[in-house]
Amino acid sequence: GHNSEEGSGESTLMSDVPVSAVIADDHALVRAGLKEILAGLVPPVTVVGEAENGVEAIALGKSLQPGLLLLDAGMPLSRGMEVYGEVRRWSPDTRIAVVTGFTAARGLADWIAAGADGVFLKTCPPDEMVKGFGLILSGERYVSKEVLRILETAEERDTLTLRERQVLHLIAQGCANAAIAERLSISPKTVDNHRTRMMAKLQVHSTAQLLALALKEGLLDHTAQD
Amino acid sequence: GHNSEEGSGESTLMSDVPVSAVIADDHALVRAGLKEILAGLVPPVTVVGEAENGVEAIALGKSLQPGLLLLDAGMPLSRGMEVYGEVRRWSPDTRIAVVTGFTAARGLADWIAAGADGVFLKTCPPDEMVKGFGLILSGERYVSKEVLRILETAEERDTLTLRERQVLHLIAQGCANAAIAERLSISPKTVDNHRTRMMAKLQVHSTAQLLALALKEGLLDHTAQD
DNA sequence: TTGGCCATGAGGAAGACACCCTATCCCCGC
DNA sequence: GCGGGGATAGGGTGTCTTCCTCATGGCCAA
Repeated sequence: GHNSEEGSGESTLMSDVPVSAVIADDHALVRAGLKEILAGLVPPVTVVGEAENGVEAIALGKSLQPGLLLLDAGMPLSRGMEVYGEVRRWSPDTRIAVVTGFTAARGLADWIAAGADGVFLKTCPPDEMVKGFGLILSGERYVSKEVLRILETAEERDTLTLRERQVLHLIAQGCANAAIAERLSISPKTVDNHRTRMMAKLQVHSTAQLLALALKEGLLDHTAQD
Repeated sequence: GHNSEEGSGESTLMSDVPVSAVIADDHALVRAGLKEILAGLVPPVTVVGEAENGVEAIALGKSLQPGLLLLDAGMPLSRGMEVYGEVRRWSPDTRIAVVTGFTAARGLADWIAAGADGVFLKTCPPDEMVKGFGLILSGERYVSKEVLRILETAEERDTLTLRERQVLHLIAQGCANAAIAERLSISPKTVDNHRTRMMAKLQVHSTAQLLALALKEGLLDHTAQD
């Protein structure tokens, strides 16, 4: 990231004044769990807002400018990445920890590359979360052990290009080649070529396998619910 | 359900002795949230075990015979329904509340039809969960308002037969007709017929659309994670 | 500037799929 | 017993995919 040369010596927040936090997750249950975990932090943390969807999360991030944002990667209305970008833009001092249920290596790597201050899985033990949040608030970045394990053991699968991902999206929405071609204003034959290359990269041999893998690997924004 | 004529006058547990509970969910965060909610119940509830996957959940259900089981519908290793069936079989007095993230009407209806004592969404407000769990422990069944709303507003789509769902599952796993035929020990032509009938019922016209709809509607156990 | 990668486009062959039909068997309810 | 529905299976046809090859143009980096 490139966001550490802002003020003079303010660095990051590690004083004893209560830190404000916003929790963004569509599941009330998860928000309750996160509140529990925040309660265990040594520098007191006050939950000043909760968001049930991406739009709310962006609004709260802008208006409340919290010291900490706990962000679910898979929320309705606005994807986690969008929320992340918006909050980073409008509240650059907010520390952002991503808490996700998706274990796909690519998605996790994307979060780290985007500069998230913390990346956790929902399966993460509460102890580790407490420790991780503490480190994040003291200015460090923390990636949970399980996430690191996933990234290490992840086989290096060929990365899809932008256009290929767009095609994949439309395939997942049930579009045939002709329909995809129309939407993207290209020739059906080009769509076919993108398909072929994707399948070669991902080592599958049918639309069904392609979608199955895409879903398993979280290659697309399968909102799934809502 | 047909499990109320067992003992003599024991009916269900609504005394003041602590009720034992098992929480089954693969996300530590959700388990923490559920514990928080159980802490708010008036008849004290003691969490005697936690399961991270379906196999553990079945084992704990059998060995601990808890008064209450909070069951996540979407766990790895063993699907919620399997866990439900096993626990019902081996610990018939356990009250079982299903807590799910899937909002598909069919899946929710399946839980009610299976005889779950409670059905909740993970988006359910904690207050309602406290109320609901209390009612369940006092012998009643409780289906959360949001679930009822979903079921009411659900359009009546043609129901898939058992065999059709099995085929759908294998399609979603990327199997071609021939592979599906082999797995189910039937002719590829029969598989083709099942496909055709499914697509007619669901009013789609391609494998991609079929999968897209199946995923959106939660017609299959798309574990999605892990 | 040359090479690589991406996006674009096309031709053609082989196979899988979508969809029409008929037909048998079994089981269940009326 | 008779009808209905589900599961089984096959014929046939047309469309869509899958995969091969080839070719062009843009962009970026060595």
